Amino acid sequence: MHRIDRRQIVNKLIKDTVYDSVMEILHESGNEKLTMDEVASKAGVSKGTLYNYFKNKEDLMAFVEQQTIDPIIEGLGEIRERNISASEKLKETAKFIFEIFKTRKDYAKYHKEIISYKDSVEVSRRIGDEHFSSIWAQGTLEGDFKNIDPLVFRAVTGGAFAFLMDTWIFDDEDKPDFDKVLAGLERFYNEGLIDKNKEK
Amino acid sequence: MHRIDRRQIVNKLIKDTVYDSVMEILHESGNEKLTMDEVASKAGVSKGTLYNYFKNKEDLMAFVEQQTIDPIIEGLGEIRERNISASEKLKETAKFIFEIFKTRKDYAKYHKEIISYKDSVEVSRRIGDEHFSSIWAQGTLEGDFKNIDPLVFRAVTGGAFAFLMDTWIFDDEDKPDFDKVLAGLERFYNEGLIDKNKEK
Amino acid sequence: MHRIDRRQIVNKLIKDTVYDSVMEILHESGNEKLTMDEVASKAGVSKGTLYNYFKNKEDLMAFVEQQTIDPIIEGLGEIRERNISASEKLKETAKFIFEIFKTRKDYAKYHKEIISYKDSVEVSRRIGDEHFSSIWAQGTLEGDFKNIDPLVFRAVTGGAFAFLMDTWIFDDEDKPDFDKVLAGLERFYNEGLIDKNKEK
Amino acid sequence: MHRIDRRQIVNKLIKDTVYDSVMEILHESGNEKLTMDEVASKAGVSKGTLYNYFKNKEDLMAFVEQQTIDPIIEGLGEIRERNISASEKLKETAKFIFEIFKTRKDYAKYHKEIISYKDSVEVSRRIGDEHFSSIWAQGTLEGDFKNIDPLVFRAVTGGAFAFLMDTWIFDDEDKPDFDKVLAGLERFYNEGLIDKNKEK
DNA sequence: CATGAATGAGCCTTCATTCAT
DNA sequence: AATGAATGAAGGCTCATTCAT
Repeated sequence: MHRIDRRQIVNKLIKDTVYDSVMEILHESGNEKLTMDEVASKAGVSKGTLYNYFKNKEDLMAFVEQQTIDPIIEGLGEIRERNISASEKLKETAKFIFEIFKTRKDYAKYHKEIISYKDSVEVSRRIGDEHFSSIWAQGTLEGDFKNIDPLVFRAVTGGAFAFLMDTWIFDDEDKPDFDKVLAGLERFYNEGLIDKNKEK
Repeated sequence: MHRIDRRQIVNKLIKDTVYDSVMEILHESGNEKLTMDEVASKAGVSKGTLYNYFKNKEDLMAFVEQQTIDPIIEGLGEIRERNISASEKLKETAKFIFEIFKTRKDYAKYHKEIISYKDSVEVSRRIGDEHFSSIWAQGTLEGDFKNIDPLVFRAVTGGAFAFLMDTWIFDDEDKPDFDKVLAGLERFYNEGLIDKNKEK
Repeated sequence: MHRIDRRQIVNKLIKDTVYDSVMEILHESGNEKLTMDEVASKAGVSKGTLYNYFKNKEDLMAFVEQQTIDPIIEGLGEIRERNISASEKLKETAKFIFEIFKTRKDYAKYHKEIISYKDSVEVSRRIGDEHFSSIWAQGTLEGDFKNIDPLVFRAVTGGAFAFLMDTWIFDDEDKPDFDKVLAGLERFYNEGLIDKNKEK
Repeated sequence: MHRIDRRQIVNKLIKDTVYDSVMEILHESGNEKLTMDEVASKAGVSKGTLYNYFKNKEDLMAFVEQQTIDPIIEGLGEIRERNISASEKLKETAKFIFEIFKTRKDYAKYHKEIISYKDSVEVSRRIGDEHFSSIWAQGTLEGDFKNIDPLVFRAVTGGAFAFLMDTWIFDDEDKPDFDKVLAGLERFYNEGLIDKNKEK
């Protein structure tokens, strides 16, 4: 018992340190300096030790990725469980994502830099598919949403959020006005884009 | 005259062959097998010849990327120049992008597989910023659009399109129903998401 | 303690082996065969190991050069510190250089073969400038030398020594008669070249 | 007849151009940019043409070297043929070498940069051995010189000259005072280095 | 003879992974 | 379990030389 507990604690300690080290390296030197040597050195352990805790580099990076997206998945799950309407959940989602951005911009940025586009799409799916699908279902069922194709819903909500995140992540100079964008999105969801009066 | 023509033809021929070879390698073995040796071998030329046509690997990859996105930039530019309303341009844009997807799905897919997420964002910007900015300006000026924040506009149009593309690109099994999605988007742009009657 | 000692010993052992390997290669095949592959193979280690001990080829060659000239610099320094007259130091210098030549001819030869003429001049400077400058100052101050321009002094001493070394290094067949040359130099320094009686 | 003449003229023209091109490249970019490509491009001919006139790179460089040292050999030969005493020839030699330095410093410098130390020694021999040997013989025979070992003579004359050249060649900042050095050398040859009065 | 595209051997360097201690 | 030296496959790039046109 005692031994196993101790071992687990050390295991977690080391893995956390590795996570921090990877992030630090990415912050300081970028993707191409992310070698096992560098990680071991930053983490203050030997390369051999690294290989005792991770099968190989791929395994290590998978851990780092998981560690990065877990809190996001968790946060979104918490929103889904609230007892509020679908449109309110959508608004809360936007706020949460923007909040994540504020507090973890560095992480998000370097995470985006390390993963390939393809992997990133996959991660987006893992993070968002269930969430937006659930909100769409609730909104459609409760009549909160107009009758909308789920893919289109996913695209103009999750896809738009992703775009905004990317814009902010890679535009270091701009301090985004989250409230203004949030209000703009809300208005868009309420009224659409096209002005019918003019159209006529 | 004759000599220069001939040289230009050979130059184009080789560069095209290289382009195809790159795509083929990505298709068969993925990004990590994309070495200069492999490209040369696939293209049926020596490595030295490769370096006669491209300064280095980065240069070669830049060519491949340019080759991939050029027709898109061109097509969008052509749409912008048409004498139609902003909302029609938006619809045409969606159709064009979906069309590109249909005819060049393989290319698009491999392109997404080559580049990092960060580079991909940059490419999206190069492709889309001017285009959507121009449509937003026209729609706003002509009163075709409701008063909408340009960033929100960019996100719910370009961002949504990108999301749809990614969905289709990485979902090999699905035969997407473009018309249905197009109709869904149109309706969304016309009416928004939230059902006011219910809201009240 | 024990570990560090051991590591330092291994480090020295490997570097010495590398040094010997470089010399051997130069001896057998000349400068143009001096590749990292060849050095590693000759030293009985992998190329990777080579790069664990030397940052790059330049670093390795700098080590070899240093290793070659260090004993010379040291020996000359020891001569400068002796409590003898400048002209005796000059004689001791000649003897020391000839001695070095005798015991390390191979090393000197390969060193000359590695470096470019320009680098060689630089090395000569590093080795000799301080030494001959110091002797000149002492001899001039103590009245041991006639009033002589320091550059001329440097040329007819250090320059002449260098010439002799080169002659012997690249003349494999000749067994030089050091004592005779030493006596000749001494006489030259004492009496000059031109016979005044005849001149008249 | 006519054809052969023409061919020889073209041959000389091209070879001269190649010589100039090599010197220009060395002046602009140094040794490591001295590729056959670069030479061909500078000379305004194709690489293939280069190989029509020179068997290979080694052959080309041998030509360049010869071209560089020929005028020196010729100049020294002219001095040897003059009807003057050995000590006067020695002085004339120093003046001639210094003169060469003045007018061809750039050439000398880059020549020193391209050749290896070993080759440089060989060139020095080709240039100087016969010359100094002849002067030594004359001086010894005519009683102009004291009884001096020929190798020592060679070292304190030719070796010293070489040292002075190198000093000036690689010290760009200094404007050498040739006359002062010449006077210093002359005095040295006349009186030697060691002050006997002091010695006693 | 001139051209210059094609060649490919060969070089330096990196880095994930292994394993003896 | 920890260490870190050793490994060697693999990659990008250069450049002297050849040869078809």
